[in-house]
Amino acid sequence: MEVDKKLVKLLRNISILLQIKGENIFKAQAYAKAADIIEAMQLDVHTLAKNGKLGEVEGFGEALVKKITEYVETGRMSYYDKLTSEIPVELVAITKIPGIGPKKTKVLFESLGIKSIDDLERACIEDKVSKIKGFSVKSQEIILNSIQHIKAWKGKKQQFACFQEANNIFNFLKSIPVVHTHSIVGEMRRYSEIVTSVHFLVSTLEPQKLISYFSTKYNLNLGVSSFSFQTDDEILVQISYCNPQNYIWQLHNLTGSEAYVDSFSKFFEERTNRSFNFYEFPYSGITFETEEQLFDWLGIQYIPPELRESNFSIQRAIERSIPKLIQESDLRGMVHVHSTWSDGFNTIEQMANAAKNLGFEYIVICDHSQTAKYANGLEPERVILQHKEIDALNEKLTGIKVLKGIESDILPDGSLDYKEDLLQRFDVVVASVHSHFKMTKAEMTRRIIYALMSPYTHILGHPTGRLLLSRDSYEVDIKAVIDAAADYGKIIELNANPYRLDLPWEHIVYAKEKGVKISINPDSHDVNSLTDVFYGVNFARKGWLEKKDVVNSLNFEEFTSLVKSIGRT
DNA sequence: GCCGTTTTCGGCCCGACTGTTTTCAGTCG
Repeated sequence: MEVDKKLVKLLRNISILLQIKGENIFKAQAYAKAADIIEAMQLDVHTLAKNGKLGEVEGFGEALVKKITEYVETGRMSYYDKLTSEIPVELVAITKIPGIGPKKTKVLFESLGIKSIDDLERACIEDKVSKIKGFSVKSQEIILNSIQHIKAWKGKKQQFACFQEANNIFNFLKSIPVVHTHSIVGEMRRYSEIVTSVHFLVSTLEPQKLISYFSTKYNLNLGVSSFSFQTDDEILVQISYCNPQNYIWQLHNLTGSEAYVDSFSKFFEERTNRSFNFYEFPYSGITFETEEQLFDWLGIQYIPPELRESNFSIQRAIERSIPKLIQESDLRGMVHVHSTWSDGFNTIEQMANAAKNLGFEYIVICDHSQTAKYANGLEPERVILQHKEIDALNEKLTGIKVLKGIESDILPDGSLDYKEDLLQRFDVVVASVHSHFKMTKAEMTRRIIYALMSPYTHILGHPTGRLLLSRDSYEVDIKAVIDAAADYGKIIELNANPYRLDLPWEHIVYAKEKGVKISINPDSHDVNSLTDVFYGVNFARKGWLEKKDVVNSLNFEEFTSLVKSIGRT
C-alpha cells in the first residue's frame, strides 16, 4: 500500500494549527516530523498500526500512535476535528504567504476575523490590514501581491503530481471496449514542469458510449469533440476524441505547445500548399499508423514530444539536426544526495546501496555545509569524520563507489563555506544559494559568478532557486551566470527534485549552446527519492541534452578525472 | 510530542534578516 497522503496532510495541518494556537513549537514540529518520516520512508501506516508496530518507528511516541491508530480504525481523528473546530483549517493557506507565519496569521484571525485567503484579500483591499499593529501599508501591498501570485497558481500542478492520476485514467480508457486507441497528449506528453490539465486523445467510432462510461464516474463538462472533469485531487482531466482516420494527426496537434503548432501549421501550408486544419488531415485517403510516418510523409525528421515546445524545433527537423536525446539508462552517477550526517533520512551506506540497486556505479554524497545550521550542516570536524566513514565504506562496499562531496552554501559575498585546506579535501563541491534571496539582480549575479570563480567549485546547485508553484526564482541574470560557467569550465546542476526542476529548460538550451556541461542531480534526502533523478532526465530532454552533455553519464573513471581537472589549472 | 536518561523532566533548531519598531518579535532557510 502506498503512503496515505490524506494522513500526511492532516499531520502537517495539525503542526501549523498548533503553531497558530501558540502551542510549544517542538510539540507542533513533532507532527510535521511524523509526516516527513511517513513520506520519506514510504511508511505503510495502516499495516504498522494494525500490527501494533507503529510505536517502533523513531518519531512515533505514545500520543501519535494513539491518534493515528484511531484514524486507521475509524477514518477520523477526534483530536484533529476538535482542533479545526477551534481554528479554521483554511488559515493554513495564509501561513504559506511569504512573510506571514503562524503568529501573524493568529493576529489576522483574532483582530479581523480573517479565516481564508479570500477574507485576507478583501481586508487588504479595504485597507484594514495596514491598520493592525505589526503590519503596514507596505506589507499590505506585499500580501496582496502574493495573493495574486497564489491565485495565478491555482488549478496548476507540478508534473509529478499528475502521473498517478494520468495512469489511472490511462488504464480506465484501456478497459473501455469502444476505445480504439488512446494516448496522453499536451503538457504531460511534453513533460512540461507545470500542468494545467491532464489531456488524453481517444480514437473511437462511438463517442456517445465513451462519454457514458465516464459520466457514471465523474461530473462531466461536455464540449465539441471533447469533455472534461475534475478529479478528487483537483486535477483537471480533458478527454478529446476523434475518428481513427484523424487520430495520428490530432495526436500530433494536441501534443505541441501553441508556439510549436503555430510554426508547424505555417510549415505545413508552405510545404503542401493546402490550408492547415487542426482537427482534420487535409488529404482524404491518406492515413498514418504512427507519428513517425507523418513526419516522414512531410519529409522532415521526427520530433520527440518533449521538443514540441519551442518554435525552432521545426527548423531543426527540416535540417535533420535533432540529436539523439539522453535516456534514463545513460546515467551512471548519482550526484548530490544527502545523508543522516546533515538533514537526510538515510545513512550513506543505505543511500549507496539504493543507488547501486538502481544500476548506478557511483554516488556523490553532498551534505549541507556549516552555515546551513537549520539543516544540521557539517562543521569542519564532522567533515573529517564523514570522510573517514566514506573511506571505510569504500573498503567494504562492492559495485558502487562513494565520492566525498559537499553542498556548500554560497555566502552573501560569494565565498564558499569552508577554508581552502578543507575545500580541497572534497572530490566534488556543489555550490548553492540557500539564504539572502532578496538581493538585487546585479548583486546576486555577482555573488554566484564569484562562487563559480572559486577553484574549488565544480557544480552550481539549483541555479535559479525556483520552487515550482510556490517560490519564484531569485533575481539573477542567469545568462550571465551560464556565460561565466562556460568561461571557468564549471558544471551546472539540473536539480531533478520535482518541486524544482531547476535549471528551467529554456536555459538548459542556452547552456548547451555555450558548451556548459550539466549534471542531473536528484538532491535526495532519502532512498525513495533517488528515482527523482529520472524526472531530471525527462526535463533534460526538453533542453535538447544528449548523453555527451551530461557529466553523470560518464563512468566512474571519466567522471573523477573530469572533476579533478576542473579549477585546478 | 518525542526521546533519553544523570528515571520523570529538560532539551529539541540556530542565527540572521526584515520590517516595524524605537529595542525586538516574527519569519525563514
